[in-house]
Amino acid sequence: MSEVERRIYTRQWHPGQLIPNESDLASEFGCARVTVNRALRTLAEAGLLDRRRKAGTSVALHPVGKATLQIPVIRKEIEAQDKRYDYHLLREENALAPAAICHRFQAEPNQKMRHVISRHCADGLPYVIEDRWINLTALPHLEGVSFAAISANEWLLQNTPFTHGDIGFGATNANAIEATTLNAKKGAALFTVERTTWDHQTALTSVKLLFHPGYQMNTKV
Amino acid sequence: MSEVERRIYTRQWHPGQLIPNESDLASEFGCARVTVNRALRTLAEAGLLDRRRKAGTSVALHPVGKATLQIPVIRKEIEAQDKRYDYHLLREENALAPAAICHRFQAEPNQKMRHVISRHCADGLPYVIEDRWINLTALPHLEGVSFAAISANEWLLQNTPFTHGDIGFGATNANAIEATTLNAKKGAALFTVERTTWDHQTALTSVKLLFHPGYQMNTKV
DNA sequence: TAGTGGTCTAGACCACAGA
DNA sequence: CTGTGGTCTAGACCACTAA
Repeated sequence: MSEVERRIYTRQWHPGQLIPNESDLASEFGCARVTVNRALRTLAEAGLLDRRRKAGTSVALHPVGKATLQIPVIRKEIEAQDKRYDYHLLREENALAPAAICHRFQAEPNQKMRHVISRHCADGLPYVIEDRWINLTALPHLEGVSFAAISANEWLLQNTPFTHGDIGFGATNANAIEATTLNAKKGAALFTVERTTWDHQTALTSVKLLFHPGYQMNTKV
Repeated sequence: MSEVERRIYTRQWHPGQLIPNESDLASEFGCARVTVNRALRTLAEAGLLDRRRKAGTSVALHPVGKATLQIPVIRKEIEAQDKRYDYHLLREENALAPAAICHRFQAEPNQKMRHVISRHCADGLPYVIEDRWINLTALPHLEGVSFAAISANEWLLQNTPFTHGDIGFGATNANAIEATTLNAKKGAALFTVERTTWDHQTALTSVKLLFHPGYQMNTKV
């Protein structure tokens, strides 16, 4: 059924062009409309088509604008490279969150939160710093939990249901502490991931990952 | 039909647990098996379920491991922020590609390629450097094309069909030239995107984007 | 309001991978 | 071999939205 895909790819149908409706395609291909629907829906999810009721289906103007990428458990990511995984808890405290964090959580200032800083290593080399704030108002049962043995990253993924998350990718120059922790030079460019996880309207946790210099995150389209 | 989702979310079904097969769920919910199939397939695509023939369907161990992110035309991205878009071609030449590029293209050394360096600005401020190599063997009609007026980024997306791409995200310290071009300090941490696009087995083009300091790429899960 | 995609049904056969 | 998901059909009704 990917004859449609071939037509898009060979530019038999051009970007922006309206293609026949589902019923016509179904009779052309001699199959049920549901089948056409499923094929076109798949292509639309892949970003190759734009579909709107009444207006019809057209070839996307900017073919492929999507990539799906993995947000793995860090331990798994390291072990997938056949490297030894080590985890070090660097700091763990209940504290009043700074204004910036409260703002990101869309919460009142001076919330009591759990602040956990840790480091993950691959074959003994620093891999990433995990700097996390956890909303104790939303997750009160976490007040006494220690992340000395298992990383907050992994514990939360396994035990805390969430509905959605925001992710931001960027770069930052390592400050003195970060440089020391990652065994890098001060000022080195670090790839960063900031992620806030939500349960409906409530922010659960926000994490900043600072990767070692040279780290690259790969994906495919 | 997202009763299933609710059960996963409330941990009524635990991560790793096998859930009933499609026929049983269909009779439980009083709907057709195809309907159950579609619902479960959607959840599996979202990463909440693992499905295998004969083995059955189970709740994913690491709920949500995927994010879809946009790879936009840079002009669109800037205009979406209500900022003025400017494009400057900095350098354009046909040259023998360095070994590293040929290797990334999985091509013989010393291929003749088109090398284009340009800068995109938002409201007059440098936004990103686009450093691109184009495989003239695969796209010979491009030999005479100039990207003085339209960016290679946009021209290629609109005119060159491709089947897939590799993407890598990382960070790098700005060298002297990059710093000048981006109006940044030397050594500043730059967020980078490297992308190679393919037509089946043939690499078409490879681009390195160097974003201005402070740039963040956002997405949701 | 009319045309489009969105979704559902009941039943069927197929392809694959565990046991 | 057998149970599971994968896919298909023919027909129906619904929901949205552009005209």
